[in-house]
Amino acid sequence: MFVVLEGWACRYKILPTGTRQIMAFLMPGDACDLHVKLLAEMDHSIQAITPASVAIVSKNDMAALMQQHPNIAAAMYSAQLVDEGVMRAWIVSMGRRSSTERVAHLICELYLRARNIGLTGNGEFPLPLSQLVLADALGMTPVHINRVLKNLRLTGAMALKRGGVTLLDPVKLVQIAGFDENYLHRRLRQLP
Amino acid sequence: MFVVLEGWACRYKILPTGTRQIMAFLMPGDACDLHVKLLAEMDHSIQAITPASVAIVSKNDMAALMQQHPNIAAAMYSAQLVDEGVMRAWIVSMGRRSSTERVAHLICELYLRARNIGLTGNGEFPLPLSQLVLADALGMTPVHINRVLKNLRLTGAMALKRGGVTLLDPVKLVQIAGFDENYLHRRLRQLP
DNA sequence: CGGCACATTGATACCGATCAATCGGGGTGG
DNA sequence: CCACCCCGATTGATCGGTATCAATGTGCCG
Repeated sequence: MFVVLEGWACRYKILPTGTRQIMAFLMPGDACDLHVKLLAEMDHSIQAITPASVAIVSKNDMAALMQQHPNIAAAMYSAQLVDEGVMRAWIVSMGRRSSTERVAHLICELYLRARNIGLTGNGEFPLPLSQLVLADALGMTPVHINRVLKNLRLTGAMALKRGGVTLLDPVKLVQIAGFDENYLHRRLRQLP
Repeated sequence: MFVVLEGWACRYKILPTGTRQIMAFLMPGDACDLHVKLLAEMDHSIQAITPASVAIVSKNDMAALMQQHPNIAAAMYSAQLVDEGVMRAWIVSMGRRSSTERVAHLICELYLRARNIGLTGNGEFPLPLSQLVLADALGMTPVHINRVLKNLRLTGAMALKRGGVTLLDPVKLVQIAGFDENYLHRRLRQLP
């Protein structure tokens, strides 16, 4: 089992046609269980997006850790729930949101996740994703994502530049996205 | 925690605009943990699609069961992995597959899942989903799904009628879908 | 027999893909 | 240190797949 300590990574799958779909972003603190031992074959791949440092925890250590520290086990379980919630939110986005809404929604999600791990500052946060990567995550074309980003910038909702995002008008962004933060709040409410 | 014994159900979310997106189908044998106790608020809903019978297992019983029978715990964990794999496959479908490919892929998935629980017979299986439900699961319009189904029927790949599907040419269907059954095989390979 | 939900088909509009070209910036080699 | 180069960003023109709107058909159930 791996835990991202620094940098960003993603889960993705390449289709026979050569197109890529990213299914999840991994930020510092996110665990990525490859389940290597359990599976006959992996159905997708994981890749670092930026230079990253990753901790490796053996299955035995993990089992021992979770048995001796029930609160760690609970935290892992809770993190699992959040990950599932994120996946469901992505399905909703891809199925029923317009391209602009999708972009706004993803930025909202990533902002909150970044905030949870203390990466945000004054309405902006580092986002080391190229437009090509964003396109592959949102199921659209690089050129089209470029136009959407331009619109969002002109609307005054958010501005994305190389390496970072600025939330110019968070309320407007949430409105555009139709963002419902329930599915991410879990982690916060778990903490106390 | 609930377990579907008979009939079909689905997880779904209604967006502010009124559109619905279905995120998962639950077939007999599938567990649906609502995590009600853990969550401050549910971020989606669950609904029966057909008349269904459902078993309810209390959290305590569940915990006891999993502690006393490690193989049951392992089975639950394995089922969990399959569910995640299915969600990832849905994300890939919505993001990078055409409407025809999406329909074909979903039918492949449902066929294999139905086969795993012994519901299939000679290239066909019961599918109690209206075209409206399929549309909400695949992120498309009822009228468009109708046209896609017509094409698939004319192509000789599959035929969907009220209540059931016939796989006319499974190989062709798998080709159209670009279906890679790895992510479902897990369950099969788990069984000794 | 009537009503209702779902299935089917046609005509048209629009969003996002595709093709193509240019721009810009940061790193590399000379 | 500078010129080159390459990848990512940007913009324009056009095409195509789905959505949308609208009407009709069909089977089931009361």
